[in-house]
Amino acid sequence: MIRHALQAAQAAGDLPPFDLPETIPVTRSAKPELGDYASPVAMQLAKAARRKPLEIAQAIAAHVDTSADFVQSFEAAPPGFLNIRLSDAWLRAQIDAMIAAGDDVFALEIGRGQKAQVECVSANPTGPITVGRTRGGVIGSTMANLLAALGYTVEMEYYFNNAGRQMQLLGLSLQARYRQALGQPVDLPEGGYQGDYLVDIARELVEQHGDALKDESWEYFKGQAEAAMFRRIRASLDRINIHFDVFFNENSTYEDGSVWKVLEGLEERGYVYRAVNREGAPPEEIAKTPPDAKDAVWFRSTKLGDDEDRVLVKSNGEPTYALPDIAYHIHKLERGFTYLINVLGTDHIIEAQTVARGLQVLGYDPEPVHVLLHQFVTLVEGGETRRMSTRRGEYVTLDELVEDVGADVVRYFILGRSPNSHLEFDLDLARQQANENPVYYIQNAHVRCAGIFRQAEERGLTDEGADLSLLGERELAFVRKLLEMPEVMVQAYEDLGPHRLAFYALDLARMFHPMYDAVRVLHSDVPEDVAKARLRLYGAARVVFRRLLKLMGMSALEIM
RNA sequence: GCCCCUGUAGCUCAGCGGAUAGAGCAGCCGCCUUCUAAGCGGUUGGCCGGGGGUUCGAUUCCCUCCAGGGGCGCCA
Repeated sequence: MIRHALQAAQAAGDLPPFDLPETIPVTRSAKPELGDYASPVAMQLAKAARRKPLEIAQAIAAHVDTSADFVQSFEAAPPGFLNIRLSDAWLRAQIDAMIAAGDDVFALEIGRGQKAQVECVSANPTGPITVGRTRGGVIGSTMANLLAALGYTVEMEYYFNNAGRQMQLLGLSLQARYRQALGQPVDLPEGGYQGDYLVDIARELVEQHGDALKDESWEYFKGQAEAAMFRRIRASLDRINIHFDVFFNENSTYEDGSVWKVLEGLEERGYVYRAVNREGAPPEEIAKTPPDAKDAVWFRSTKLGDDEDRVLVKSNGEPTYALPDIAYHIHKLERGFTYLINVLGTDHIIEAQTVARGLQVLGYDPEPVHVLLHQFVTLVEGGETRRMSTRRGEYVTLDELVEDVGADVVRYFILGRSPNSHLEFDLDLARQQANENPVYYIQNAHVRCAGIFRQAEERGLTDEGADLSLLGERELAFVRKLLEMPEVMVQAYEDLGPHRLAFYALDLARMFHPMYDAVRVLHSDVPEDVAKARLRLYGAARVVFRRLLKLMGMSALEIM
């Protein structure tokens, strides 16, 4: 619209000729009384046009075509902004549109016909899900919900590894716990898993099998431990609405040989060498390596901007995580996903970079792979932080947290912070079921909408035949706020920031509650026609709150 | 050593290139006879960590310094 006006103004000689910018910036207006949208183009063009910004803005405003039904006004304002106001009639029409869309309100078409995948959590089954891993799961599942709302067909995937020393240790630890459960005086292996969950699993095994397993190998116990852990992990995640479609075992990249194909591919392209130490290793690093050390296989990632080369195959012949992870990502790309999100803690940043470089070398376009890194979580209680370690058995599990504060609170507290900020989970605040706690504030907005409809039904009031022109300025201001939601969704998608939904929800609730207080439906002074119009407005509010809560994986309660 | 994150109201945090920087909590003053007060109204409170730069314009981008937090294995 502005572009056309610029061209028209130039054609009419009101503006001198100059190149138009590729995109015309238009943003939400900072001050609602000035308009709904604003564009600062005129100020950017001042130099090229050699005119004062305000004059340019006025020239644009004079030539703009305001016949579109959604535009009320289009004005130039000092120092050079163009302010655009939406028409009331159009806003009112959106109320009906939102209600008609219902649970699909603000469904977008960005990802239509495309497959997306979100990988998150991906903890090996050596223990219960902890609060730290939960953050990735909440972020990932929210992004998955969002992608679905944008039209993508979405899969949630969990990548795990059930080989290696840690799993062996888990098997040995369960074996020891089983024998202890039989009354044998056995110690846990050195560095073994001390958590009580293995004691529970051991007891279950005794209940089912008695002492029949006393001579089984650690491999057998590893299998038992793995199966039991996955049952628990899935159940824990289910409680906070994190559901996986696929559990991908790293081992399958060995079974189909793709791990070795990756290595061959990298080698053919000259990115691999064998040596005891990486090239360019400093003397102190070389000094630390034992004299009898064998060669490892190195990835020459420095050729791609890395600051040191990375090990692909250890000197004992086993690959590190990098090779299977590259193979796994190739597998993902070949499954036809055009948009992939990999939710990782920041400690995995090197891993993500190595994978991206590996893909690049092998001729795959890493562009569809989006890495969403998040910082760590600490729990704060009574002003003190609680440190966690899975191996030492010191941690707060997701289950404990959910029992303590509830699933919705867990999700919202995690979502309410930008992924790349450290999250201090304040248990004292989370436990409060009061106004300080934003979760209840937001949910109460939905509850209140539901309450109005419940009461209206009892009194025989419906919104049938509502005349929305009876709504006032305050109500239309709220409609404007509702209509921001798709913009928030797109922004959350583009910058991988699901926290934007959480903040928007809180913002919307803060606008809702004062209105609820002032704009009554069932009140003796409210004429029936006004009541009908307002009831319909609350219908739209209910639909939007419900959609928001569902996107965040929270429950939309009818009654608190 | 290298890398990441964070310094915005007393506290917890939004805003991350645009018009006079926003919320909540805490503080103070009020509001329950009609949709649950888990609510509402009012009010106090900011050299946007310091210093340079880029820009018509910087809380927002770049550099640097200061202060906190966290990562960085031939573990995954």
